[in-house]
Amino acid sequence: MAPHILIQDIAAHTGTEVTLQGWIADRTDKGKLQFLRLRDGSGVIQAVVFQKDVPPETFDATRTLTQESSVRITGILRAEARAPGGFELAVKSVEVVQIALDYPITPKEHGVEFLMEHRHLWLRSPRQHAILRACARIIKAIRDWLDNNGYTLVDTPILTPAAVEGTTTLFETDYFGAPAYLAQSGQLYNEANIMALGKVYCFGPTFRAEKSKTRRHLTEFWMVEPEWAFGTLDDYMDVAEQFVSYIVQSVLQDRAAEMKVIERDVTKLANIKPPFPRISYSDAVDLLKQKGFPDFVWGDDFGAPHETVISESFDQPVFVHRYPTDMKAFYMERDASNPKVCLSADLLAAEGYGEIIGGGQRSADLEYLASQIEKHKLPRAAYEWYLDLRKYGSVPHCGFGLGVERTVAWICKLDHVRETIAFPRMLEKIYP
RNA sequence: UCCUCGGUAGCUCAAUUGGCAGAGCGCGCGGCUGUUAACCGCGAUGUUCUAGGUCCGAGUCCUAGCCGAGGAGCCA
Repeated sequence: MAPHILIQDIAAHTGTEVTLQGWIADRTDKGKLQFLRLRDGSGVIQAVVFQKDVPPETFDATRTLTQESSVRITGILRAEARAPGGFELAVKSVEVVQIALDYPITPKEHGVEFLMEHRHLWLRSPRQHAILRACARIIKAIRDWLDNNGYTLVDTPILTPAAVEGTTTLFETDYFGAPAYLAQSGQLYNEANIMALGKVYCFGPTFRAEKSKTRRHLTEFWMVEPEWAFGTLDDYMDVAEQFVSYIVQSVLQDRAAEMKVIERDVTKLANIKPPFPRISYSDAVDLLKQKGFPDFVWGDDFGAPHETVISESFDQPVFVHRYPTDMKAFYMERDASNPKVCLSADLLAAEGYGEIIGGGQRSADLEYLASQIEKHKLPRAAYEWYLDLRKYGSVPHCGFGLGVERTVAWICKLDHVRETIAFPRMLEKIYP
């Protein structure tokens, strides 16, 4: 009996008889010969069936195969220059597992609405397959870099009693009769964890109930948040640029084939190496005034067009640091030389993809944090444990959060984050 | 939440001034020994988003609603 192998391993089995199992991506009938394109998740191979080489019942059986029918095919693997990928399976026998009728996604064009309604099937398409493979590699790079650089994974709760930052809209759920909220960040818990472990990260789903309807927003997205004790703003930017560069280079090294499928021009990614340019918020405002936004006022937040102008001024991702204190979360440390700005920084991805990282140095000062909680009208009782961290061995510390889907969208140069995750959750969309 | 555009065959779209509902793909049947979104011939396929209205006549015009896309704000 022929061994069952994966398509990714065909090169090692050239000249031998093997069995492949998977789905029919496409079939072409030439009369006395047929071409099948078989995919099994690990790859795609062309199979060829000659009428003169197989029993009539086998030739008739392959004739019935429709797009996405599931099969086990046994044949001889051989190198074949005319076949896509350079290898071909000369079919000897076919076991039909199931005939698929009227598969909705044909090899022609489809609209976004139709594809999203059939997301559970769309995932089988080459482009979506490639994106998911790239995403998995990005996540592995994230974990590898942090694990190899002394960060301990400590995941933070998803069910939380109160808003972490008190700003964004949260999903409310019922927790034994009391309201609870789906986490929008693990950061405050990270700050507790670093006092035990020094350097930590959490990596999990994050939920925002904002009514955002853009190509950059999901209501459920994945975020990795490193945080460490005794870190400063400059330390954070040093770490983040190493981290992001490692992620990008890992994808270029291990997912070149996928980048080709999605037609990503990787030349710009190849240049992503430290150091990244760093520009203060105030200098960024001056830049905007020169580049088409003469009326931009210091203290305003950047919108999408502003971020695009700033990031397109550099060929690397760019840090914008020292934002106005009032614009950022209550826990950001003030700049000692100018308390109007805080020790925060966002990383704007190259090629106009916008913010992929937000972070900064956290205030270690108990009195200041207490006043900030009051100023932001947050319920002090919910933050007593957080304030404890400033009573018992408070230290300067920093951290950041990287949005996985936006990072994937940038690296893969996608039009919309909905293609970066298998089943995107968006404004008023939760099917399938 | 606001602004703009759209909804016609399974899919992608067309339909002139308001005048017989169309094409390509896919599907069915037939042909073809090297196809790469194959090609050639034949064939079937409609609640024109919904509910009202104007009109001899509405896919087309009017009113309301539903759904989708793009953008804004906010964010990762």
